[in-house]
Amino acid sequence: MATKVNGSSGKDLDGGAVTILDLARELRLSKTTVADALAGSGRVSTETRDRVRELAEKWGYVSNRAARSLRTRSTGALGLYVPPTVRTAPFYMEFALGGAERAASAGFDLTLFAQRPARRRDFGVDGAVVIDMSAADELPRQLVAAGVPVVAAGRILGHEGEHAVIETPDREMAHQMFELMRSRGARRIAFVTPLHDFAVAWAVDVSEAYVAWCGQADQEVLMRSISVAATDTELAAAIDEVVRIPGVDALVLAAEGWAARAKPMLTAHGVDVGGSFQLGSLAGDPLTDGADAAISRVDLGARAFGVDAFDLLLDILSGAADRAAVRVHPARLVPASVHPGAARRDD
Amino acid sequence: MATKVNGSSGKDLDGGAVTILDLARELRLSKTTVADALAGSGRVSTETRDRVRELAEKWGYVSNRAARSLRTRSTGALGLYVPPTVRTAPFYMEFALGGAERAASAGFDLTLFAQRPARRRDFGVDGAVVIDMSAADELPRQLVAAGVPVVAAGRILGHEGEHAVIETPDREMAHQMFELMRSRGARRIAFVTPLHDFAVAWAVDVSEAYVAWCGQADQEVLMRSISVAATDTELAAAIDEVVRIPGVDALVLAAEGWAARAKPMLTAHGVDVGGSFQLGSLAGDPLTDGADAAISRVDLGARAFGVDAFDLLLDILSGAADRAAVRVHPARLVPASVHPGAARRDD
DNA sequence: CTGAAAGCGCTTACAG
DNA sequence: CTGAAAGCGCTTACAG
Repeated sequence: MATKVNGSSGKDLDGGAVTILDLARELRLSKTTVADALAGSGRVSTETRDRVRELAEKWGYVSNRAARSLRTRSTGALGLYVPPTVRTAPFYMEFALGGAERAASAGFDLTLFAQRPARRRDFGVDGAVVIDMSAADELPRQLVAAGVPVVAAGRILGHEGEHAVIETPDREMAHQMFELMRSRGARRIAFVTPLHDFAVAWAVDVSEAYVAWCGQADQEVLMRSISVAATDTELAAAIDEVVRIPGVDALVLAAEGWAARAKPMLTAHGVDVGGSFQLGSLAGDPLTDGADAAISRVDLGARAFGVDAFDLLLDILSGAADRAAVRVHPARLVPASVHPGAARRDD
Repeated sequence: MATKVNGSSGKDLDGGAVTILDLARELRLSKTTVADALAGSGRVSTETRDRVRELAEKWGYVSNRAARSLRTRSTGALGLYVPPTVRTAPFYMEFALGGAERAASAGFDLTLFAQRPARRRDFGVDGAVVIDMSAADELPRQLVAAGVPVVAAGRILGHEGEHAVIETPDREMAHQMFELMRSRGARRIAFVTPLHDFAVAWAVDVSEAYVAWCGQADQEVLMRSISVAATDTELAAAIDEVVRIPGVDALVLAAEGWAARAKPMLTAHGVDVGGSFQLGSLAGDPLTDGADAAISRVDLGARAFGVDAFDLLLDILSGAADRAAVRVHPARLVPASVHPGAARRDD
């Protein structure tokens, strides 16, 4: 245990990092006093505090995370789990980054959980957010069992009340979309859902909202279900089917990016998208579906959603919110702009 | 320190998690023996090992991460830093998830570093990957100074040799793109780069490759630079300019997603994209530019790139690779399909 | 094959 | 205002 010297440099030449004990020895103070000076707990005289801080700065002292964590039983990290199937969608990226931002602003790191967590483990986080989890996924349960506070972004079907939840008003937004299209003249609205292999609360909600709206609008249910990770071929097949249904003059696609991908397919069928035919996305962020003004979309505000989810988690950690709190994250409907070209064609 | 009892349940009722000491007391063994049995170091008799493991399983013992980390000076986590400007691009999401996957398969968690790291800190990782860093960013330097092994995905201009590097063959791929277009009849190829505010090695490389190719192909340099986060308005302005240049019959856009967004803009100008006019992307992943077969693209294989980057980092940690190792991650050129529609129009 | 002990670097009662 | 000491839960020489 060589004394840290070599004055000016913060870099230690003997391999070990600078510790509180190193500072204490040099300043002829106790560990306690140095720790207090560093922590800023009022017990220490201003002069001592300044001496300690000066040397700490000079020697490049950084508090050892593991030691602190062992003592305080907190890790300084928050976890995020995104289900494997949808990982690559921009929506989740935005969400994750919003979350990372919020976590960082509170001094926490963000740990991305891997798809298949080891059997039993120390998660190494003070709390976790999970998003769009299927009821079958075991991770939320494991987290709760390990005593980790959990926020589910999108409730987990059949597990309500087991943890906190933050949700977008999915049924309401879907309803608004259908109403918008009808107000713009749509008579028969078809709907494509990822319920096929993505039966999470959001997908169930919007699908049920469609069926409910059909009942209320006295319209036949024209729903197709495809994989949330549908290839162009699969998507095109669904589009083909829809186009063949007589009288369909509007199509709402649930999942992110589907509308933008469907548009050229519709156009290839001679459909006048944005003109006599309306196209909508229920998860249309600015990057994908939003790039095309001919598409009406529900913007779920992915980034802000991530911020809000971690906000809730932080509130739970601070005691400001209940472990089973439920919050709503607002979404907004962005109607397609009725463009001149479309109008002209109607003339 | 209540003895852990209440038999069947792994959940402890007194708040503290099960520790090695709890197991040792129950089994009337020493901490050492229990630890060895758990770790599988050969010193322990099969019988003792089984007894220990059985109880550990039954009581739901999980090794305390902080304590282990404090002793072993390793954290079990790897870090990733993606610059704020480009965070939301699918490319980086894919990269991050490939990385998370590789890290997980080696038993490491993935920590996403926040944009603005605190002044001085314990990064809490055993190694880190940074991607497309500008030379001005301080994080890589801080990591290296803290003794954290670093892999730069895309070298950092002016900091070569300070850490390991993994790169795609950017100049080569750009060159191939221009050659492809010329072989398909292009006479004047314009180029749009994000050098404006994203002067990372990749952007510099492809831009220089364009200029070099122009020299060699005896073509005028027709280059525009816009923000890597260009809005549709900004992108449209650049497209307008390009379209006005006499004789331009091909356009290569460097950044991800630009080509897909540019296509409708070009079409609006009456340009026959995929027919008499060629369009290309130098960062065209399957999700964005790749969705349109009329776009030629360089697929950088983002996910595999992430895997390879963390692979290199793990090799460095295990001593299998040098701290200043340099590797290449392959990319591939995906030519636009010359579609029938285009041919027909030429008739 | 098993145990007693030290120590990783910190925080936190407890004293004075 | 400052100090001596215990202890978080683990790993790792060192003994026997």
